[in-house]
Amino acid sequence: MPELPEVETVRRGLEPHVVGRRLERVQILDPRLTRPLPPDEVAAALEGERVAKLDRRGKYLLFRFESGRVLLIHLRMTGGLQHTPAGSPASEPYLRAVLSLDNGADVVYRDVRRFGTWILLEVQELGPYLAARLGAEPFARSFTAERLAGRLEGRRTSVKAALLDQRSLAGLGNIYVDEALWRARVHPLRPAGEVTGAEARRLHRAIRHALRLGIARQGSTLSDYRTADGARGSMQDEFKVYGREGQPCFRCRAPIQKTRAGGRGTWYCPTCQPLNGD
DNA sequence: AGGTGGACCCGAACGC
DNA sequence: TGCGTTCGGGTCCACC
Repeated sequence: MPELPEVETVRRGLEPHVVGRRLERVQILDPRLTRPLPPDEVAAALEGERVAKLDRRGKYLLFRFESGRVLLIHLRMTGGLQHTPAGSPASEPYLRAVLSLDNGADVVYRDVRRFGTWILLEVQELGPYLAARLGAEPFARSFTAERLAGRLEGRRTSVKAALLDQRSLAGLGNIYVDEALWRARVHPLRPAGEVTGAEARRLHRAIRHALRLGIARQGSTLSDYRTADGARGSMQDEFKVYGREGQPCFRCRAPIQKTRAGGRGTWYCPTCQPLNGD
């Protein structure tokens, strides 16, 4: 499932193919994608736009056009964008949209579960839209251990649920949050408000480490996710806890346990990540 | 007001 | 083998 590293990998792969290109034809095949706006209306608005920049914020991909408008794409669970060099793409299953570029190449959007969203915003709408939904960007200077601690302070929910809240910081999903908690030696069910300063500093480092490694491995491919050129990521080979129930902890050999936190499947080491903290 | 659980969606995995 | 059921997950929304 695309989290920050997967979205960033798609962005990097797509960037050289789309920046400077004009959208010659846009087909939106799934009306859910642009809800509540009619797909034809959005497609018509996109046609003729020239891509000035391809950005990412949290798990959102931002097509910035020369006109100032911005197409905000969220891949949710199973969305994916792929660059298809000139030549018609075979009508693959789960194809939901096609951006035809002015050099004959296409960018195809596929999404098995149809959770993904495309939102076209005017430039002045972008800031408020993102500000209402997203906290700090994990690799921004402004994301400090102190700022993270401040986001956890006073909260009674579990630290994992708090970290999954995109307003705490932007980009973590169910995989990388478990990996970061393991690395920081913090139990996922620990009340967020009880996380100490030392733990927050470890978490801050661990989050950046986990996300950076994910980007370096081009994301994790469990089933659907692919890079912009169709390759699989390899981060799944580096998981320390995610999906490793019953297997030995790489640090202490204790069997990894599975529980639920924030309504999600959650893996952790019962020895390295004590519920009472350090 | 913060926290929780259901809805959305559909294929895979599971159980009988 | 074949069918019905359960699961999962990012975000939004209703409800407590």
